[in-house]
Amino acid sequence: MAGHRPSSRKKILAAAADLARQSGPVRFSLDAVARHAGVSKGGLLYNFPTKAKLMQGLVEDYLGEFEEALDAASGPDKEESLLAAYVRLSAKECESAQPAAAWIFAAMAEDPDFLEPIHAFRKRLLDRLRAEASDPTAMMVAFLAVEGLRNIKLFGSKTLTPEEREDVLAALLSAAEDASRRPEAVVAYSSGSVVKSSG
Amino acid sequence: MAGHRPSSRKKILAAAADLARQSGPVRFSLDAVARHAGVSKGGLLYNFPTKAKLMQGLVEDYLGEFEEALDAASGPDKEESLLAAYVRLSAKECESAQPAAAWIFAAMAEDPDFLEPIHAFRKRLLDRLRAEASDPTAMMVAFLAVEGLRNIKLFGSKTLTPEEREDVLAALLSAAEDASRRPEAVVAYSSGSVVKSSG
DNA sequence: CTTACTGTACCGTCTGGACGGTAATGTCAA
DNA sequence: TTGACATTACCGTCCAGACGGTACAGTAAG
Repeated sequence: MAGHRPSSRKKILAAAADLARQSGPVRFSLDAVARHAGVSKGGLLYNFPTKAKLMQGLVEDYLGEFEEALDAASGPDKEESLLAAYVRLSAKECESAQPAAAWIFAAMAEDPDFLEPIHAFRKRLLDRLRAEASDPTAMMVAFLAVEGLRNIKLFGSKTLTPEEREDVLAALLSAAEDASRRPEAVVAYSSGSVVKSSG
Repeated sequence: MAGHRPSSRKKILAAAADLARQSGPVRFSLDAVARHAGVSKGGLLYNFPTKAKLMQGLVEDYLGEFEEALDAASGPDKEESLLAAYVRLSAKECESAQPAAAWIFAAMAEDPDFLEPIHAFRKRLLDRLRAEASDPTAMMVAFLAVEGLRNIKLFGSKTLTPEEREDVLAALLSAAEDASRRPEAVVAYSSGSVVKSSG
């Protein structure tokens, strides 16, 4: 009755994320994760020798996938601007019924330092966004709005209606193209710019 | 319910918020809060019979103060739009060295339901914002951007430079005025009493 | 013989909170 | 005025249980 391939790692990570989503961070114990993953506690600790390593795994897994998707969407030979790709990808993440990264709170609860890779990623991303921005302020507003949307979802608040979310996302997407200097991008019309820099 | 000598209660609440800010949510135990507040554990438990009540107290205290400040800034006879007031107040909160509501993570860790009053408040606020918005999409973007800014601060990320934050806040503030329909705000119609239109 | 686990037993620490005290401050009848 | 009792606002201790982590014997597959 033993699985013998290292697929347990992924299974555990998925289960851990799922558990964090369903229960709160308090119930995020090693025993609970093991139970939820259908793995013995020994097996869990075999794959992740400490709880800290589990958290790290969660963060790195999530960040790796997101970065990969981002690079795939907006490479040097792609038409989409990085900002637009970021908005679109974040939108997709927000559209799913459950937030993808609810484990963030468990990680935060354990030790805020676990989020360091996320901060670093965001910093790197923002540097690239600054570099491509024709209108830095508009870019920043769009970036922050996406961040706000993501966090509202993360905190489990249902403040916006789906239509509003769609509406705002569309506006953000079009603003993203406006705010990015991408020579080949054909965005000529500026209808009622929602996000405009002033000052 | 009011008028006692709540010297301990307020002291405990302040200490709890401070502790959550300094240490992470893990170290947010009743003993730690009591120690930090200079109160015995029994005394703490006297003021807040359970940890849940403490959390509730934290949430209600914070929300009460914010709502009060918001109502003071943007009443029916005030010049500032609600959105602008919200942006400005949130900005002030973000400018302090430490996030005011770091305890949110402790509350979230304990039980996500503790944030329910916050969700409700946001919902109510957004309803009022929708009512006064001349450009709902722009309003929403500004609202979300503020939310994003607050959360970045909350998570302890130092992604933006102070100048960027100032810049973006200024843009949001001006966008807030543009997106709000406030009939007699700036226009030369200087008769004193005007019927307030909200709804 | 190694890898990748399972399962059980255990340990030291920490936690929320119950509980029994107690000093100070009313309240009130005689 | 006094003594008896009640309430308030706290203190300090104790405890059952949960936690992360260790240790180790066993096992099925390659």
